[in-house]
Amino acid sequence: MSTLKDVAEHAGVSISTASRVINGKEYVSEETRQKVAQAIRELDYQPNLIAQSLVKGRETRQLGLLVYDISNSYFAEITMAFEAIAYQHDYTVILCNTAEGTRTLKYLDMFIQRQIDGVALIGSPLGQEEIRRLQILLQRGVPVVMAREKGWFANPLADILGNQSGIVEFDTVEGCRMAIDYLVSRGHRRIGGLFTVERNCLWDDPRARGFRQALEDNGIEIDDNLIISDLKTSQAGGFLGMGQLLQQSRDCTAVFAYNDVIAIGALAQCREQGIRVPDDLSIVSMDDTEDSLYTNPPLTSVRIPRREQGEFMAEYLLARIRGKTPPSCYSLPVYLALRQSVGNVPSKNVLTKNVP
Amino acid sequence: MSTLKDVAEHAGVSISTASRVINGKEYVSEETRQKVAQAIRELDYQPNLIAQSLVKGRETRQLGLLVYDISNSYFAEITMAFEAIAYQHDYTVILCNTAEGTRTLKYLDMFIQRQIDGVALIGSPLGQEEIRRLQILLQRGVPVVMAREKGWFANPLADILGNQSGIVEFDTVEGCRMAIDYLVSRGHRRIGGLFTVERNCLWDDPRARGFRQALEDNGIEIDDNLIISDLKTSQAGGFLGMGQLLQQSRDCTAVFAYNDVIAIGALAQCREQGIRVPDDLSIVSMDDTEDSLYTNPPLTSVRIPRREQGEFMAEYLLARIRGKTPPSCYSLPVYLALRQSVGNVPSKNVLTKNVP
DNA sequence: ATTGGCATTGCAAACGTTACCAGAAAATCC
DNA sequence: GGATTTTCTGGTAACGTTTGCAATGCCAAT
Repeated sequence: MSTLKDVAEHAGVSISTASRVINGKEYVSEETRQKVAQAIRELDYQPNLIAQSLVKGRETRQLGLLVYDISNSYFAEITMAFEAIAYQHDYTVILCNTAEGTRTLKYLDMFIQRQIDGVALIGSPLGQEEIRRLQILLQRGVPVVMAREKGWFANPLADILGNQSGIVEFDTVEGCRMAIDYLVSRGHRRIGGLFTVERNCLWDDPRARGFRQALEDNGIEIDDNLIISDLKTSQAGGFLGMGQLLQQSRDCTAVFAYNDVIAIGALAQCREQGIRVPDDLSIVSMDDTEDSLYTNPPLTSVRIPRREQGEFMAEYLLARIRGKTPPSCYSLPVYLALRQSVGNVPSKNVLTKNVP
Repeated sequence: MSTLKDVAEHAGVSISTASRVINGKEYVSEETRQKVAQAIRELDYQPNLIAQSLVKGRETRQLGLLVYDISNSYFAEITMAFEAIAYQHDYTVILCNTAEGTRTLKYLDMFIQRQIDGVALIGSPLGQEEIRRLQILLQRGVPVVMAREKGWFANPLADILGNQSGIVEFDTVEGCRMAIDYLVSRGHRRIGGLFTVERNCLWDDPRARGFRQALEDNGIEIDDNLIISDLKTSQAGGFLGMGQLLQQSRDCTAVFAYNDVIAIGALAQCREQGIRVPDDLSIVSMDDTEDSLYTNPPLTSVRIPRREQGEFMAEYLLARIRGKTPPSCYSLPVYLALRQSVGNVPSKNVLTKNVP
């Protein structure tokens, strides 16, 4: 494992000169440049990035990515886009899956210790201590960027880190409005909701708030029986949630699902119970992952620009690292992808017929 | 941003002593230990891992993970399991998405430069140059582990790196046999195959070879019209592939899909054409991702132990790093998850009736 | 011939840490 | 009480780079 010293000796020059050749600096004669290049080739020399980082101060060319759950294709797509941009700029991504909760703090400490160049947060919940670590990072000049849904009622993070860190957001409330308005335009008024959020902070969640607000704006009052919360974010969660909804209330004609995985589970439950979608029941969802194109029927879903989100997050960090001042907030547009899971409200409610 | 020197000065001790406290070494009096601990707290000191790595030689506590496509939940689940084990042992994962091909080489160089402690490969194709880099890594004592499907006809990688590197594999050929045997047991004999592999090296692929061999062993001869290759690995690929198959041959009663995404696309095509699964046509698939439980109908699929695979890969690397000698090959069992996408062969073939 | 400027090179100090070695102080033994 | 061990502490050399500064040699201009 050869070092710069070996290269220098092999080429018969000093270490400094060899270093200059490697970094393509000026003031090296063509002749010695050749000699050194030769030595590098012969010795299979690769510079030691660890040593480089040490002497250059912070410049490890590493970005930390905290993501809630990579096995969820929603996060995976953001991650992939983020990584692609980092790669293009010769940066490396440290992947941190935070799902289990207590991991975030340890990861942030690790970022500090590793002298990381930038931090991106996607969907990882943050507590008091975590925020303190982020502040330390920011204070040291390490840029931080986070994915966010617009419309959080109270967002301690944004309040505290606000303008120091970058935000890439999309307007979830608006997305929900589109979905609900569409259902209403097809005649639905008894609309259920399947949420993964905890019951007691349900209305903090922008998707839930968007759901509620859009209903109210359409003059539809909220019926607690139509709202299912605390679901696990998985197809199984959606399956169980839909079952619960059908048990609590057989007269709803449409369902708003928190995201595509939930919707897929809900579809499976409908099939199980012989409920035809969209003839008997309509479903709208959020995320518009590729899966939603291939369900039966394909899902009408609010499209969230995941790839763009990942890309902007990486680009924000890289711009900040370069000393530029990118916009502190990117708002990305959402829209409703119309497919076959929504139909007109059935003339007579078919669900009730299934009641024993 | 405080250093060890700051801590030492603040505590009124030497750098060496401060270092000893941090690393929990013996021969430090309780009194000074307290003083240093105090200083660490007051200064928010975090050790610089870059400097530590430099002085300790290779010990960066970083693992490199080359993965073909994280947005595919198959890979994502392996990745997640790998990362979880790494986290438990205080190792960090550098995520590298190689899909686009030429990225692998650059990533391997980066691994060398970053003095990484171990490398894991999942599904990334390797060329001549890439193998050379892997050899350099192995020669430097950096362990390498790869996910593999048993049954590659010729595997240059295994031949070259063979016993130096670790392998975590499962018996795909056996999995295919299970799937085909099951179809045959339900009376099917005209069985189509949807493959993502290129036509001219189709039989190098273990899944294709398993398919073929199992058919032959059941005394069924291969019909080229029933074999679709060169599909894109996506639901769209499966959708198009199924369309092509139905066009080429209307008398097949069952289909073997390369993996779940392909199967999901195929299901969508069937729905499009009014073909009922499993009444008119049966489908078996491989991977058994969570999605396969929630399709309509749920897919019968060969279960591949993804989580275990990711975990064993990480554990192999960590064991090697610790100087132990773990088994050089882990063979994981596969089995067939029976669900509703397979039925008995229809008494009269319904597909033919659709021909104009 | 002397000077000034410029291209080219090497020396040595840093970056933040660990680890070896040598003292000093304290504790133990005969 | 002296010799020997044990516990504690500080100095210093590494690790592999980059970089500012000084030194060299060469050429043209005075």
